[in-house]
Amino acid sequence: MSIKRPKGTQDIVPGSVEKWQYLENEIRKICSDYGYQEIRTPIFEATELFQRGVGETTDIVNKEMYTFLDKGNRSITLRPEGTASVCRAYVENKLYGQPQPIKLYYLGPMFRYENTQAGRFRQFHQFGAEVLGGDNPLVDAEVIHLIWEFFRRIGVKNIKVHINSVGCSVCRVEHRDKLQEFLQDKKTDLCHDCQVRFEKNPMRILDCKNPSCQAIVTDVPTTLDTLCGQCAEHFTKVQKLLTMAEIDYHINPKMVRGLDYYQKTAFEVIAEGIGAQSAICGGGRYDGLVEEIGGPTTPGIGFAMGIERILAVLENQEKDFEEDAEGGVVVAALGDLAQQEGFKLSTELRQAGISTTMDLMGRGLKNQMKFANRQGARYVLIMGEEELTKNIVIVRDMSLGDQTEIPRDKILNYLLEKRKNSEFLL
RNA sequence: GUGGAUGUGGUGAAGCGGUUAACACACCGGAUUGUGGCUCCGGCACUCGGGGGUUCAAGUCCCCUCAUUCACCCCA
Repeated sequence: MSIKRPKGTQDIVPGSVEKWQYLENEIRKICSDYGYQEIRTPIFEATELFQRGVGETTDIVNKEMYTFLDKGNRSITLRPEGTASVCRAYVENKLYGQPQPIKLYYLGPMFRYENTQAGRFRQFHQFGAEVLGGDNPLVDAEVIHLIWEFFRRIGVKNIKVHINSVGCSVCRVEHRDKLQEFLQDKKTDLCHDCQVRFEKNPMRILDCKNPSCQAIVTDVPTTLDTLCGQCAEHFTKVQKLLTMAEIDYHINPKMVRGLDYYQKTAFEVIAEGIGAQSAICGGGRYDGLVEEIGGPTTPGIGFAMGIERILAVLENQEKDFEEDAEGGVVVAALGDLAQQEGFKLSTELRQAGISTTMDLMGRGLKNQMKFANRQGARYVLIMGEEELTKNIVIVRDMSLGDQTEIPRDKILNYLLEKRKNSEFLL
């Protein structure tokens, strides 16, 4: 085995792809229920989109982007997240000209150049949704409710919803000043990263995992302490709506998201039992983002959840995914002539929508039976020289273990009749 | 970028200095004429991630390298 898949990528092969399909179906269903429409944007974008959209001070932009120059010397980046692209598309396609808000969802691969570990990949998959053009707290609550309901539907248990408000451009500045003032004389006790953050983005010191930083930060002014009137009112309304919707949320004043664009409401969903990477969903409001990338002033809010991590949670909880519907037909033909006839019969059955497999390995009858058994076939149609001359086919019912001879031209009807009565074939 | 763990057939794994590298599962084939799920038999690693070294002798010891994996930072 010489060529292997790149680090941090995965092959999703039969046996696990069914779980992905299950989630994808549930995602499309819930989005439809909540009135979201799908949007598909490019997998790669101009690097500048993410630099401006995600933010220059973020880890994503600083060290995690897959960036390269294309043959036209343009700097291209494989998308590390979805929100910036959706906002770009909103502007580029002038969706602001349609009745607001615009509710969009996406589902697909994202790329970040990181060291891998449990729950962290270089190519991973996100389901995300964005609401653009609505600044009402109702929107925040509806988005969070969609997430809550989604996890309820697919059976994710023991999750925690953390919410916070990080303020707007006005109160953020005030918070920044107070925070720097508070930390000024403790600065040298902060970890190296936080000393850098102190200048660039002091808010992120709040959720530093370093124990010594956490100690320092215990009584620090949080964003909640400095919210302006508007932001405070917004946050109160969101909480009220979440309470009314019976969503079990926790206010976490120290939760600060790592992406620069968040304003006001921010939230995260945490699950346990899947290793160190326990955030299965994250999001928030980003009222300045559309403007930042050149569009009209537009409020926005959205979230993204990691498909791999959700699957990890479900597997950890030992969720029963539906078994493959077994059934279908295997055509067991013996000899050249019978194979030709079997090929023709297979085609007829398939055209009628009956799932049909034929031995393609030239196995003997015994091994074709074994094969059919492992396939979980419901019927085996046996055709050899003898049946050919008698113009019949042996139909063997694999679950009952008995068989009958059916005239060649009655086979299709016979199987269709069986299907009508018991619904096992696809 | 940093630290730990691991690398033997398709998979799970024995072997820890000495003739032909266990075993299980999977896979392929067979067990009197063309019939599955049980049973039995046979086949399936000139080779132990790669390279170098020590030794009479290395999968087994040492070094390097690569890969995988977990963890830190951060996040989905």
